[in-house]
Amino acid sequence: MNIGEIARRAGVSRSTVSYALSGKRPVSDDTRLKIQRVIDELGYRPNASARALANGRTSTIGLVFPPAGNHYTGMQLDFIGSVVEAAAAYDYDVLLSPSGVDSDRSFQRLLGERRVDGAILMEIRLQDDRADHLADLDFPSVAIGRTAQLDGRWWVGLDHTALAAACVHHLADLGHRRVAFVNRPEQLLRAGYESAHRGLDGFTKAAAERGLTVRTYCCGDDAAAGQECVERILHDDPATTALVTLNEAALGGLYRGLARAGRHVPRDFSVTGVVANRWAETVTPQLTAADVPAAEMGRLAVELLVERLDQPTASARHHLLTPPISLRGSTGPAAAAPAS
Amino acid sequence: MNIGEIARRAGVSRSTVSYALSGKRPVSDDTRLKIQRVIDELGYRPNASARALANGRTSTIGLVFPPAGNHYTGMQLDFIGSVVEAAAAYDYDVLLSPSGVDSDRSFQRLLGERRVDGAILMEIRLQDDRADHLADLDFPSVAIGRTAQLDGRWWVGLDHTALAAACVHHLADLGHRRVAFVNRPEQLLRAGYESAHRGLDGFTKAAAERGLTVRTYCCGDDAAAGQECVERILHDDPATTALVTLNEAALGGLYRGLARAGRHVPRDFSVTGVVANRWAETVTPQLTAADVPAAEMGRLAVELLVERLDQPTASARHHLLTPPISLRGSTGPAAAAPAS
DNA sequence: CACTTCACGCGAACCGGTTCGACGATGTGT
DNA sequence: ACACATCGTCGAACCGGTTCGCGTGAAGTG
Repeated sequence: MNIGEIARRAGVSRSTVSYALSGKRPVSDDTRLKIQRVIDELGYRPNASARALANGRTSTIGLVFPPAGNHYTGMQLDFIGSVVEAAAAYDYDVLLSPSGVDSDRSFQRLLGERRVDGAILMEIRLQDDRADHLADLDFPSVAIGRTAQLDGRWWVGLDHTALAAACVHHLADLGHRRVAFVNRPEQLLRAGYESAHRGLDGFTKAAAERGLTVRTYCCGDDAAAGQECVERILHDDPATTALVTLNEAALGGLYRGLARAGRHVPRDFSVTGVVANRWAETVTPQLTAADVPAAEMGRLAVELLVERLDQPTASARHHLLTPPISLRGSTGPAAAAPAS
Repeated sequence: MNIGEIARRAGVSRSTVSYALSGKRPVSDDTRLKIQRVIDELGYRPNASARALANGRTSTIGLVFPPAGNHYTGMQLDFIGSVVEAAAAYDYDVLLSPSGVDSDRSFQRLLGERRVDGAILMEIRLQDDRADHLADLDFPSVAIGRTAQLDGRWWVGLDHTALAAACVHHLADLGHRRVAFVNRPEQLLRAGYESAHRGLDGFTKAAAERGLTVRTYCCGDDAAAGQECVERILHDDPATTALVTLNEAALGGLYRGLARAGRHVPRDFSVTGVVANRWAETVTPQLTAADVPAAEMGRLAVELLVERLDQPTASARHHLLTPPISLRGSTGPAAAAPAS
């Protein structure tokens, strides 16, 4: 059931079948119908590899996502789902690539072996060799996040600086004076993860602006680490009355730590941060947070990539998102007189 | 930088380069080295499409996963991650396929266009047309879950019947007599989702065995639905003292509903179920549950599929997993005298 | 020294599509 | 009536690998 077989049964040449399918040259209604009938009858579908080989396009985009060791967070899942869905709408498949331990190997698979037409890079770092490498090769790609070097880059990002700052202002407006920041794991911060860095920056600057006393922490991506982190925070400064977090996976642990320490949220202690809304709504009280629009980001990333693939000469575009803070139940006015 | 270019620069024929790379025929050390040097110098990698076309294998496996409308759960994420990782270890890429609204279209892409060598099917139903279809075609695939029809099928599954029963026995042993079951959404149950059905069966039978009074509920895959479900449960039978759930995404909402109703977990009310451990540990108190070994299942599924691809004549194999219940803090002895 | 054996390398065919140039059968203008 | 453009179709070349059959020179054997 290859194109030759169809041609034979329809009594035409292989090229005619090809043109009938692609429409790149006129074919008489008569023969087109004849061909179509044979195709329907045999359930023929053109072989993707052969097509890719012939016209140089695989109709596949690569999604380079973080290694598993680094636990996945909920927003990543939403993101992957929306990328797959958006890609399907443009007739692209999605190939997952773990940028794992030897990231080079899978990277080479994608690019060197021409498995994909373009790529979406997750978990961007400020200095990101993958992104730099792709830019050098002029390989069509869209980054999720902003590298330090932005010229000519295509990306979809969240304004973590502004979001963290917004959280700070929200807390300061409520009268909080001593606030902690719970970041992603130290290892990621050191590796230069964009969200961790910009979030920290935004937090620090806004806190300085508002004259707050702050401490910043790194926290593992799981509940146990979150709980332990709260213990550290309250040990270091028992007068702390609020925290801001970027760490979705630790959220449940943060709440547990506060409960264990006898702090009631939001009466004695306020919690806010940047978290996908599905997870913000899971905890009790629901988290007042800037909702990460993961699904929208996935969709936008695909749209940018498709645009770039369609017109390779187009100049770089990007989307910087700054979702508003959704008020839920986890923040409240600072307690009048916290325990010394 | 195709194989012809390499051959030319190395002063040999294309076939010799091919054999040097594949090792399927002997090549003298001398020429092998010469070829290798050219390859390293040019950073040559064979084109995946051409290779796939020539030898009929794409080195890609398809992962057919549920549509986004149906919210993703945490275990799905762990699962996807481990599949990608395991596949990489066997030199396979993973192509995501949404079995979405018109599941046929993407399905046709995978199979009809020969984009993948084999497939892993998530979210299996008892009567699953996708699985039946693949079996009819004798297309290499591994299902995550057991269809009703098992002859000759390859699958990796969780023994939801036994797990739900184990939860019931655990609660009965603690003295609970009135227990509720919180299932996946009604729509999924009606669609015939395997886990929802077998879990319900196991729960019902074990409860009958132990002479418990039970009610069963379907619950949407989000926190709000969980909260509302608890309200229904306590309204229908205020004397209920425990629940068993398969619904990971609703877990946070279930806890919230109980807290709102003034039931303290585990003092007044016990909660248990079948949930990935990462999520069981997120709630407070941590959930006593049968931990879904999502990562292990992903790995096993890939191993089975690779085995099947390597020896197409091998007879069907499967893995049925029954993880033990991990005791955490969410279950306790039934209260002596619940409010009437 | 003639004769088999073997290791090594080459050329050609093939996988299943796409695309280009050409060509015969029409239709149009004069 | 003729030249000429147009439409529809065909054959052949090409994409970049893999694989089969064969030829050749060197080594092994009697």
